[in-house]
Amino acid sequence: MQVSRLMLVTLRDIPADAEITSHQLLVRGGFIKRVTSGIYAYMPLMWRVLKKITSIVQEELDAKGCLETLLPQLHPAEIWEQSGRWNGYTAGEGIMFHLKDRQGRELGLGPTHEEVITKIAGETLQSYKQLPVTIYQIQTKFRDEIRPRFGLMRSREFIMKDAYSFHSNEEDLKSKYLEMNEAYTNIFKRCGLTTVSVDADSGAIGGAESKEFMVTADAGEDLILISTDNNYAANQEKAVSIACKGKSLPKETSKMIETQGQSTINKLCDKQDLDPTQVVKVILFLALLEDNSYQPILISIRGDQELNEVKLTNEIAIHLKKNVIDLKTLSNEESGVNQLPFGYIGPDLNDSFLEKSNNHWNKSFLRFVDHTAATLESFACGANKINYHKIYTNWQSVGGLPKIVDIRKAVAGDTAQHNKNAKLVEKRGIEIGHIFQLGRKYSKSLNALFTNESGLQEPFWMGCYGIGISRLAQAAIEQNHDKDGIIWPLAIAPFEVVVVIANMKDQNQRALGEEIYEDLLKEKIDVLIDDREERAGVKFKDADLIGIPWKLIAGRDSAEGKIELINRQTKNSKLLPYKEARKELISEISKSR
RNA sequence: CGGGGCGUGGCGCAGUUUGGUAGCGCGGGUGCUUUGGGAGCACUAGGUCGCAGGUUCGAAUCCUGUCGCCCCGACCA
Repeated sequence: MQVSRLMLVTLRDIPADAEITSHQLLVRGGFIKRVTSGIYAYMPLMWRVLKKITSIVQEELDAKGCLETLLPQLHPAEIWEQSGRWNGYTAGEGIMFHLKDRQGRELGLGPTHEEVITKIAGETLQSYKQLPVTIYQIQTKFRDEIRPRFGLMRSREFIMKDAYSFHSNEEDLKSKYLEMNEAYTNIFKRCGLTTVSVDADSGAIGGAESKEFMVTADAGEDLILISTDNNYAANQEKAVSIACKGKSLPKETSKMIETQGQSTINKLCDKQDLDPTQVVKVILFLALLEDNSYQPILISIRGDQELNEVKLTNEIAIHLKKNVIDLKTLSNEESGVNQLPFGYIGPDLNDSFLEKSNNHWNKSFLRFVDHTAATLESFACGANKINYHKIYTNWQSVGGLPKIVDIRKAVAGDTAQHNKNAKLVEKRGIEIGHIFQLGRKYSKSLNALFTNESGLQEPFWMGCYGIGISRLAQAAIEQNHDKDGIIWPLAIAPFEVVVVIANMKDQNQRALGEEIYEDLLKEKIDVLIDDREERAGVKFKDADLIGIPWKLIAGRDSAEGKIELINRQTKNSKLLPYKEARKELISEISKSR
């Protein structure tokens, strides 16, 4: 390909709306163009990158016997209602774009495809003899993100590979899960990325076990915790650990103390000479459930600890056996409950506070206590009366222990659960892959059944496996760039080498450059020739910016048949006779393909 | 959704406080010179100042409304 024909427009200035390096470089290099918030056009260079990633993914999945398909993007509301996700995905902060057709039927633009594929599998796969089956597709997904940002990192329209597996038993699902784990490891390695796989929350998709593949980078939106012995890594949303030990409070007779103006843990500890670990902090939430009812929640946690809302949401769902659509902190503005003594609430806050609440509210609190607070034998807490706390109290005297759960946020510095000598350290990560053992959630709700060996019908065991293709491309830049621009890993670079003719008016340079270009084309090398009537410096800058791994310069020494070979990453340069340069380049490229 | 900021040639910005009919850099075109790390000079094209109302003799500038974009937040009582 000739650069003059490439529709290449690079920018010298940093685009005003790009925050992180990878986003800036994608825009400056002319890889993407924003069309509206969170929606981008992939320009020709970008499309080549995406196609390279796509082929690696296809090769690795095909090698594991997966079947490629293409599923519809418009989904009827009915199947999402059947799986119980229509409300959660469209109401509140739901992320599904949805619309009505001319008949008034509701449709959603697919943010993910469990419903569609499960329905199809249920109709197609009748017998255990047809199982297992793994189906995948690579196509555009739509999610109306609350806040799109960072270019392709969190966009509203993006390319994703999603795979779904169907099994006749759980063991088979587990072995496929391990196989996919292996395929993913291969894929990311081949793409030239450093990734770490972490335990993850299954989120809105649901299901049992799941792992995320993270590209480690400071710009990552996720916080991941890794144990110092490297035997444990988890997303903070999921991470478990042992909290630091608190200072125990002496067991004395419980008493009420006046604490005017001490409505925060810090102020209380300051004035009363307490340590935050000696205080039980109480936070109130209001959960909106899938049946549109509201459940007030009261949680107790040790004063120095932070609450993990994801864990809390999961606990609520488990205890009530209903999906949580929205969870927010309860405030005094909520209708009917303006009597709550915020800042002074204790674990035994009476349910009578809810009497005057809105009709859709459950009239009693669902109460949880985190392990960190449950193990305290003597503590301070709010007295449920403005300007008063209790001190030296215990669980018995505040109405007994609520349900004990793990709802604290694990943080760096905590002790690992599996090894008392290992600590957790934190890193930021960009999630580019996620594998789930879904179990039978969708096959049950969508009534997708097969006939087993005994002739009985049962729902499939399912797994699902995603890779953010477009996000992966940007994450690769976040991990591979320097002050001059992108440094594409060879396997996913839009072109492997660019032949730069330093001066187009020099016939020797031109002849040599064109010759080697033709030559490399015959060798099936992805080669670009910069034939623009530009000064050499411009061409070098552009080649560096768009990150082509190898540069061949037909310049001053062309008359002697010598050409310069430069590696984008190391900047090492060699002046070699044309034949030798060609040989070395071909061998280097075949090594890292 | 809450808070903050910004909309001025393709891109990055100034001009808005104090109203007088739009400017700079990059990029584009032509010519000459230059030719190994984003060249120089000259000429040139390109903008209903997001949009709609209003105030005014006169609006990029003031007022009202509206649309769009970006950032922070939407747990720690």
